[in-house]
Amino acid sequence: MMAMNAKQPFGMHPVLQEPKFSSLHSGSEAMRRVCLPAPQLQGNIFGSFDESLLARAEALAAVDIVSHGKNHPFKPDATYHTMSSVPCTSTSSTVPISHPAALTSHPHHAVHQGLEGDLLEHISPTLSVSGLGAPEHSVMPAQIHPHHLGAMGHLHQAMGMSHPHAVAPHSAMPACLSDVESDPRELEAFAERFKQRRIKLGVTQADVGAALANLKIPGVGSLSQSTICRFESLTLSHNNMIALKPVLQAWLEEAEAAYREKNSKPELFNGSERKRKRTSIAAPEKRSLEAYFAIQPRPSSEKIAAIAEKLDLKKNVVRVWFCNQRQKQKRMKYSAVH
DNA sequence: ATGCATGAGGC
DNA sequence: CCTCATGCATA
Repeated sequence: MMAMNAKQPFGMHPVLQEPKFSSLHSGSEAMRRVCLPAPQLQGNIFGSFDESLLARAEALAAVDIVSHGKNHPFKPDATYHTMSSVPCTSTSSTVPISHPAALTSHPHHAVHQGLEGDLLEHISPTLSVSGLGAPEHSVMPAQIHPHHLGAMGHLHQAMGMSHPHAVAPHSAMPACLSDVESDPRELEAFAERFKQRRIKLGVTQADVGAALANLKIPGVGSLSQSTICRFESLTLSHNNMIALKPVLQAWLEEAEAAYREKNSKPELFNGSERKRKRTSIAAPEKRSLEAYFAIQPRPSSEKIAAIAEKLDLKKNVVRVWFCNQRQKQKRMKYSAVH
């Protein structure tokens, strides 16, 4: 058996053989530092944040548990769904973080004395003294908004859909190009329609993902349940949504056609093999990380190491956490825009 | 549905 | 080392 549909941890790179999308996410660095809280009121604009800031962050995070609990307006993840459900079982409610404002607007506050005992002890002298004199947290200029980047090249050409640039900014879209408008509302609408019709077909998100490979579209392989789910709930990046839409649309059409004439559907496959382990970051650590993140979303390697040591986590875990956090911050959030 | 992880591609 | 798309594992 070839197991062409068995997903293995390695050796599987669905859509990556194409010439690649070029200017898509390249010049992005500039706009990345979007939500910097600019903690410079602390007076420490020079040496990047130091122990006091870190300590404060952590203290605040800790204080959150004892005094306020969760009453901040800011939810770090699982956020933008307008109509979505997210029942808030336990995970979502256990992440009371202190947002930027809390940290930056009380320069004088002396955090609770009872806690700072252990919390305020700073990370390590090296952090503030050694070589991180980078003025990295200087206030960020305004952000540029890449609202209209080109859509994913590979998927597009694969679909035979539109042109390599296929994109319409926001408002002034004449809608005369195909149907690939990157109009947020369009996407939202499609995502919802897609979900409903998918359910009507009695197909699961996982099924859709697997079935995608059967479309035999060059450059398009299968997708996971996760991705389908994220598409439906608009929790992908704008670009990603746009790239996926044509593919899913194609599937939908085919599936409905097949449904009409008979009833043949995706095949299932068997899984086997190993299990990847997922580290679970405990709530207190997570709170600290969130507090750090509010101060500095892009900590240097050294800082990451310091944080990792303090929280007793592997450095890589911390690094990845920050990466994921940044990514989350950037997901579709049109709800707010219109 | 979502948290943590991987890997390609880019600077 | 980052971003971005994506996935496995899991709550």
